[in-house]
Amino acid sequence: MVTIKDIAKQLGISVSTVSRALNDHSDIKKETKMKVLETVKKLNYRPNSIARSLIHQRTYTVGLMIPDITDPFFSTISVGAQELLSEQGYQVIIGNTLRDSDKEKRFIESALERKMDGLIITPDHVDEELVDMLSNINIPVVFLRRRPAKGLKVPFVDVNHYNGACQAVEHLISLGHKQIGYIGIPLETQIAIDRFQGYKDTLEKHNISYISDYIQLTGGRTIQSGRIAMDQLFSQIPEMTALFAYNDLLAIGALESLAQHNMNVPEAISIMGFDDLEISSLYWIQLSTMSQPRNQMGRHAAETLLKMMNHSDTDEIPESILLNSVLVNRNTCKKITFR
Amino acid sequence: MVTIKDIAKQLGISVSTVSRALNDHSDIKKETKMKVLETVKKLNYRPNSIARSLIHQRTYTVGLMIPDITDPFFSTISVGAQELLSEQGYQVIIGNTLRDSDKEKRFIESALERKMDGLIITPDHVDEELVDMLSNINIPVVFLRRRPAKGLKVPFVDVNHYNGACQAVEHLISLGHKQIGYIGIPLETQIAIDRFQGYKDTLEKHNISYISDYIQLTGGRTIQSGRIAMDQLFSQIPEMTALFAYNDLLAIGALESLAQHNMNVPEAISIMGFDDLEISSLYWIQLSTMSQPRNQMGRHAAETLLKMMNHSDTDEIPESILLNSVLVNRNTCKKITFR
DNA sequence: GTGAAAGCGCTAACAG
DNA sequence: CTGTTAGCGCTTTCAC
Repeated sequence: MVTIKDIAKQLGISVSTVSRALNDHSDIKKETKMKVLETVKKLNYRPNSIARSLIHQRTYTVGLMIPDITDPFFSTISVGAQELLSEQGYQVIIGNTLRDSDKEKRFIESALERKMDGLIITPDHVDEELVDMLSNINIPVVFLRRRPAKGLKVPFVDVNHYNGACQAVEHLISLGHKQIGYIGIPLETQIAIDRFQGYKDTLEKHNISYISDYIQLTGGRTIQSGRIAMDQLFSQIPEMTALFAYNDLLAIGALESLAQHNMNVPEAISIMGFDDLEISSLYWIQLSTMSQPRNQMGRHAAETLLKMMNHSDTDEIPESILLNSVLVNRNTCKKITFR
Repeated sequence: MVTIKDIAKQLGISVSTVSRALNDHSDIKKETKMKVLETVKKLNYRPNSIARSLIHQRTYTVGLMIPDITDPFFSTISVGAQELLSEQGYQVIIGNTLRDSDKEKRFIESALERKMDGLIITPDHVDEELVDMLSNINIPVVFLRRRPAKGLKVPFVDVNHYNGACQAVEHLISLGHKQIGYIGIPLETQIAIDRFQGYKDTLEKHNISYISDYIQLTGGRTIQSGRIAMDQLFSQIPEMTALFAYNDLLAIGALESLAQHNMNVPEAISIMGFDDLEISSLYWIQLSTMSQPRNQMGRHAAETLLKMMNHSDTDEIPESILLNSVLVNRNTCKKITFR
């Protein structure tokens, strides 16, 4: 390996001079600097950032822990975060946890040993052990799309799921719909609760009676679950004129079920999804949905982390951020036509 | 920061003893080891892998450079590579280049400064500068989905695109088709050439005359390009009974065009794609296509790199690997019915 | 079994 | 302007 020492020897000068030349120090003769730079090229020298890190106690590395890099949702968030972070000279290390509790802990552990400067995480298992780890950490952490457990002084960045759901249902109501069904997942996560509550509250606000038969909570969050849920809902409530789905996957499953039953969308029934997946804009789908600002979410998380890393002296943590989702109106919603 | 020194001081022993205890050395009294481990817990000490790296000249870090992490194709490859590499204790650093020549070079540069142990790369711009960088590198490199420029002694891992295309067209021919169109991209990359050549050679092999009118090369590789290409092809060659598309995106665009013209698939025309994207299995699409073993590709690349990193003493490089794609038969191909 | 000391590649006082 | 030196946190000879 070519080191700073080799350059010094080659030129008959000291290592510190070389170091100064390399780091744009003021106290250096132009000529010496030129010579150093030349030799650097000639010997194909590259500074060893490991050694630098050891001295500066900064690695310019941040960890980004997400559940599934294969999910365009998270990969787009990552890109947003990376863009901003890499502009500031940070390397981003992605931890793909596959929602595995062990993998999550191992990643954080590894981040600590590798002395990363900060962490953006989307943990799926905020159990005692994790809370414990997190509270004994001496680097900044921001939660992404998750709420930190009480007691953890950690900022978070997410979409306002409640508002989004309200907006979606408002849209349906503004189109004249009153019999609005809901397909969702069990109320076990904050997101599930928020979106459902938005649905419920908006109905209430418009004095539309809330009927539990209109609600179908399924196990999974896949197209298939959506199809099965819609099959059921439809046979139980044929008078339903509109549907709000917890997410696009479920909405698309509903669309599939309706297609199989030869029900036209949006003529016979209107559908609203949530997420705006890439497939939702396909010719055959054209789903109206709530789009989440994924890239922005990543950027905001990065920005929050940067603030914390740059003011690690102060104890105060930045504000958490809730971004708004925006309604994307495609072809699955229509003004009600009375049958 | 808690260091090995703090532990030593706390226990009144020397740092080297602590080091030995931490690294499962033989020459250490069980009792001392216990005490050390206890103190480690108590002080919440974590070994500094930066310092370790500096000594061992190994970072247990490898770079994985890909064009677009947002593309499920590449993210799945990454997962395959990560799985294997992380089992062996390596951290994987993903470099998302967005097919930007500068970003590619900067990533490799950064990998070198951070003293990564190896590199798996999918460069989109193998220009002189990059070849130059690569030939002056002293760490193992493997090419993923790209062929190294001549002169670079670097192994590669890819799918056998030629064979895949042959298989796809064979399938169409076995169904009785003779008028088989092709929608593709300009023959500017090896992949484009391989797939097109497979199409052409297979027709020839079956004594089906090759008609250049049957071929539509489009600029982009998007659904939209596919739709436009099919619009054209269809108006020119109404007698065409089957189509092989360079990839699923183009095939889906063709499907869209056909749907708009009220042409039934597969009754009126059979379609074969290439890639097997997630959307290709959607209810409305059900595209027959060639599936590429993405995860495996990643694993093989990782394996090849591991071999090189573990035998960095020898100069010989491992064999390159060409994996086979497999035919996924869904609902867009049908035995020909004469019109 | 354990400690002292050198050194991985680099930076940053401190002298001169 | 430049050289000498200490030291970042750790491992590893070499003594004892």
